[in-house]
Amino acid sequence: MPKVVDPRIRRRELAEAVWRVVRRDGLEHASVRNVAREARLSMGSLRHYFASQSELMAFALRLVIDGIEQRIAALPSDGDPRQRAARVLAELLPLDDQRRAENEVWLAFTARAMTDPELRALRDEGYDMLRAGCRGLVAGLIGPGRDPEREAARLHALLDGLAVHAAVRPDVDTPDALRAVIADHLSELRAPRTTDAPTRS
Amino acid sequence: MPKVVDPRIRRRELAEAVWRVVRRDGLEHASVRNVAREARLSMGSLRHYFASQSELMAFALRLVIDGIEQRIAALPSDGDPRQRAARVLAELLPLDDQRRAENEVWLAFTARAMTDPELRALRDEGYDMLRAGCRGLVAGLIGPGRDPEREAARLHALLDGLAVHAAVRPDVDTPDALRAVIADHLSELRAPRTTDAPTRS
DNA sequence: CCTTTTATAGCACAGTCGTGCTACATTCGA
DNA sequence: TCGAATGTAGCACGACTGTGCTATAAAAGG
Repeated sequence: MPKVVDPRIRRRELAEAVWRVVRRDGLEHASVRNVAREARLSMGSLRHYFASQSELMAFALRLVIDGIEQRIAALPSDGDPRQRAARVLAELLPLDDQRRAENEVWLAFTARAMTDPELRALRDEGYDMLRAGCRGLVAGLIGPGRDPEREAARLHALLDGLAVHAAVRPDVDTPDALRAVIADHLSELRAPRTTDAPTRS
Repeated sequence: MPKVVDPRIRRRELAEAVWRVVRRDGLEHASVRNVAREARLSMGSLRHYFASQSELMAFALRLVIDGIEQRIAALPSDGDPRQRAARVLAELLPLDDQRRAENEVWLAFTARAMTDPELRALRDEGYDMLRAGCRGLVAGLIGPGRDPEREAARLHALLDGLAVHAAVRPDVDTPDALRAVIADHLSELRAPRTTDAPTRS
């Protein structure tokens, strides 16, 4: 007695089952069997929607990327670049449960992509998207004398570092702490570049 | 015909075999069989040195942490905090092959530690060590009006973010790019805090 | 020289894995 | 109404896994 359901919904349900297993047990336990059990489906049924495990994994990661992209795109883009930057970054940092989950799944897949070519392509896509976003934010913010590309790299690294820290030590790097660090950084970007008094020995 | 070797050397060799397998094939392929083969030993022989796989993994991670700690401790600590900071951070960033390797292994284990309590303890140790180090560096550098704890968190996040980026996109985030970003950041830390002209709507 | 310890090797067991395959029920199109 | 398509389930195969166990050879200690 198969229930009739839009296959897109089933595929999303299975991707969400992947996310839950990855968060709870780790990516190494996200086997076809475990994911099917998590989604309350049989293995055979899962394989009706995904021909292989790697296809399932790629889809699960794809949904994460698309979700983030859409949430950013849906943000109101009023004129003030300062406020827009604050909003975008707040959307990117793992400040609430949903984004904490997204972030942890993303980190797990990022690590695996180091040795998995298929996932690497997706990871690079997300990475480039984020870098481009940082470039856009920085362009509207930086003070005189600052190198836009370098500041984009710095903001991007800060963002990813904070995301890792939020996942690793949520008790130390709390949402408020993340917000404070990012706010400071944005303020600073508006100041002119502080040229160095080089201490050479 | 067992060769006679200091067991400590064998254990280190096995740990290094773990590192190589992790970098080449991923942590999920670091099985006792694969690691034993990489070290040109039999499974039985490996298990003579490590009673279980988790013991082997914990040891492999422990060696990474100890290595980093020792290299930092061995740094000359001359008086100038600016130069010391530059040296410490250059030692921490994945700027050469050895540190690239260390970094990739560290990232793989960091990801797994999200769901493995034994590895988590080690990871947290490394994390706290790094945060404490950032606190020390920041203390000798920051300009007036800056919150030391927040700047330590910022430097730490920047450092970890750059490390991730160096692993993910070595072609974009090259050693020179990492150095430039860190140098900029250190210069900026010496400037007084730029108070915000808040744009409230 | 003989015994004990250490280092090495290899096998066997039980479990999990991905995937190919078959079977069956439901829904749909003609 | 009746085939075709679709959704669901489950089994079987071969491969890989961690670990317990035994065997053997070399070294160490008396």
